[in-house]
Amino acid sequence: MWFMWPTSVQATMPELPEVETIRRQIAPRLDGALVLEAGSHPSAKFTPATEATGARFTMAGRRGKYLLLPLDDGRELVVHLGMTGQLRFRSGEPDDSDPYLRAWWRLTHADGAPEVLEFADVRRFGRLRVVPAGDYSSIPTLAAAGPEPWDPELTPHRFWELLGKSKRALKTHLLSQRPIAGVGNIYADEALWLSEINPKSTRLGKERAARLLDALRSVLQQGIDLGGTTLRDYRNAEGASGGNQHELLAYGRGGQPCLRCDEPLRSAQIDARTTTWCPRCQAR
DNA sequence: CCCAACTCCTGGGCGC
DNA sequence: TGCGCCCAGGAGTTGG
Repeated sequence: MWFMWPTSVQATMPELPEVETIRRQIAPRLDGALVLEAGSHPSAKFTPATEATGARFTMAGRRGKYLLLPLDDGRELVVHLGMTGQLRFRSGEPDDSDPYLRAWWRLTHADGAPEVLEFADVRRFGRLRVVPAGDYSSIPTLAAAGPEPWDPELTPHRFWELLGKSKRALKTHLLSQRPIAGVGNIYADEALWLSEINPKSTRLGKERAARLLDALRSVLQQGIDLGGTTLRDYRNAEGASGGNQHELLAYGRGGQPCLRCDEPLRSAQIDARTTTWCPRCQAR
């Protein structure tokens, strides 16, 4: 294969485009399915899976990086994929041979077809929770998440206001999910590069905030259109890789020339996360 | 309320 | 070849 994986990259964290890709795939198949039985790994991160037993799934939603799987009894199964979480359907029995299977739900559809929804997660950074529908008070990051990127109320001015509330580095602020929901390390670096904004900035003017919002929407939309970014672990609900890894302009390119100005891109840790940017185009 | 530091996990890259 | 060190990362938790 001609594509060289950045050696520093260990895994792909599912961000908004990856989660949205999975949501679109599982939603029609899950809608109306009755949970006959469920099981999980003993960790408290996964045991809530069994609380869905006896309920029927309705149409899957998403908020940021969280999958929202509403049940027909006024509750909701919230799924976070963490770093390596994968959802998939299987006919027949749960796959006992997979050591990384963390939860499963045996389903039956209105037409009587049996099926299993499986949640596999090598590193166990994912987690599951059953909550009263729409009540995210027990999931603080979700409860405090900023607007969805395409929320019509997220105007450039509103985004500028949301950014203004922190004096932390912009990169850290974006990853907190509070100014906008669903952005992780990859799409943050891509959007900052695209909008030519330094990741360590602490205050943005209105014009740069507007540019950053445009860039975020652009990179997230491209990610969705290409079915997500697969560096190693990410697979969609059908087991397929995404295509956005071939389009990355900044993430994972530390030391390589900037595609705008040829200056070598810099990499450094910001808030314990690798960040790559162009010291010339993205100067402070 | 806010934030920094710590924690959770494991495969695989790498040095020796 | 094989062993063992250590990194990557989102978000929950804890403590200030």
